[in-house]
Amino acid sequence: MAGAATVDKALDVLFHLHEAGSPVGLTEIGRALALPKSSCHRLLSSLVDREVVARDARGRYRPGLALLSLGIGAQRGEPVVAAARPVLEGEAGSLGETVFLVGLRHGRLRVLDEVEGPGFLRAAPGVGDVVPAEPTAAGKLYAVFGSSTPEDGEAAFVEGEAEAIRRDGYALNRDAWIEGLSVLGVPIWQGTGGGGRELVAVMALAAASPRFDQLGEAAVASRLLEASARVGARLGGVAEAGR
Amino acid sequence: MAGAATVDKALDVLFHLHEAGSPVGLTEIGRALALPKSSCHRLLSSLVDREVVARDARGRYRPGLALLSLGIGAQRGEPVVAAARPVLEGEAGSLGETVFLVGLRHGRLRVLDEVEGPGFLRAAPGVGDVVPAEPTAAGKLYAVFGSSTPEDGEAAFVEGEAEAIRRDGYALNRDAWIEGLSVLGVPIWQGTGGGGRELVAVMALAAASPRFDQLGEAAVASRLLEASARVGARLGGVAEAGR
DNA sequence: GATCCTTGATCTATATATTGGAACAACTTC
DNA sequence: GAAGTTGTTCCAATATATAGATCAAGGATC
Repeated sequence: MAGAATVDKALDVLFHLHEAGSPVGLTEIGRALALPKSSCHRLLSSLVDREVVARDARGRYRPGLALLSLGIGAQRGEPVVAAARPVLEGEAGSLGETVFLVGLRHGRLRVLDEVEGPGFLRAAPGVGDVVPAEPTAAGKLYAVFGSSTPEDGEAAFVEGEAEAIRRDGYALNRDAWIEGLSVLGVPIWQGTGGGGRELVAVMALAAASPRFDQLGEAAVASRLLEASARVGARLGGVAEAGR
Repeated sequence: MAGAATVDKALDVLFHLHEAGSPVGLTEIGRALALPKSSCHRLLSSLVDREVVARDARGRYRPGLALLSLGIGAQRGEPVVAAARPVLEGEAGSLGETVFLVGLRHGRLRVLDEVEGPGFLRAAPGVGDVVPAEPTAAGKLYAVFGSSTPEDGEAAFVEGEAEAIRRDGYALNRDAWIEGLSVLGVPIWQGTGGGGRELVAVMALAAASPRFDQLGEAAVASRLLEASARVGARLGGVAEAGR
């Protein structure tokens, strides 16, 4: 559990600013994190120098735009994102709804990418957000197919659901996560060769439930399974797991 | 110039991983930054704990996905991004080319947002990237209209260009920045009321030069100027400068 | 417009955390 | 199977962060 205490505090400050959502003053940061003003001030100077933290016109602090560059870079470092992007765009465009790419990283399910369809539903979870394991299709798929599972909760199944997911190869979630929203997720496999396969991410389509019924469960499932196979083919090679 | 030396080193490591572009081992990081392995190791543990840094299957380090969440949050914290997004989407869609939003932040021009048109040119600078002041339309606009200017170079003008930009309200860049690429940029103003106005960002359209000629300079300029006015109207209120 | 109060920035002795070499262990490579 | 990597852990010396108080600046209030 060794670590750099000063770096931990700097990260505390940074994540505090992120979670606050709006600019925060020095005194308030110190109060919230139980740090002396002078310590906060010094930590923040280092962060501001690199534009990891920015200041508004009133001098209050907020996350800086260097993080945007770093974050996009981190996303680019995920091979599955590059492989899935054109496929996500294609499906979102032709199905007209939002398509997500969700991966298990660092023990949590995170939205790796997302393409919004022309539909009106602005995505509830955004790119980079963590989604819960419990009532989600991604959580179910990792529970059934994953070599490791999310640490933030066990996926709960109704009678025979796990078997159905294993048999059909997709998971469905109606109104359980977000009221009125249906999500259908399929696994993305890497390394379908002889050496076994590994679940590297989940592709999921989200739509308002009436619209989902209009498209039809079977039709969406077969489209997404076919799309997932294309992503897997683009991945090829050896799986590179995120721990 | 005070700062937390430990935090500076941690940021050195983080930015080094970002610039490397591919996963890097501990020993190599230490060599590149002239840091002892043990120090690197401790700094990295703290970063990995928060998923600011991730590790690949071989144990090498790379930027982590927590940065994606932080970066998107930082972008959301920019009022001009929220105001401009729908307008960018509209222009990119109807003109069929890529539209950028570039702002002067921390002394540098940074791509705040970007919407790609159906065109084939995958954007050369991506969201979050820093663009140079010198041969770019954004640099010229800040030099002419900005209350502060980029620190990484002076914009150079040809005979009468600055006056033309001031008169017409837009800047044009043909093949100067990237060969074969034409960029037309317009200022986005905030606070058009009595208390003066402030340049908060630049909206720019980029297209392959033949395609740009097909659209026509005058037509693109008038469209973008009108679009910029809409963004300014959506902003309203008091300017919130990024220092 | 003057005063008060809150905030942000700066300074210094003390205590703490970082340092960095070296030894150990786990791989990969030859 | 051996040798050279690389990643991890340990510990005493010391440089560094700490945290309280002070100073300066801005905003609010009357």
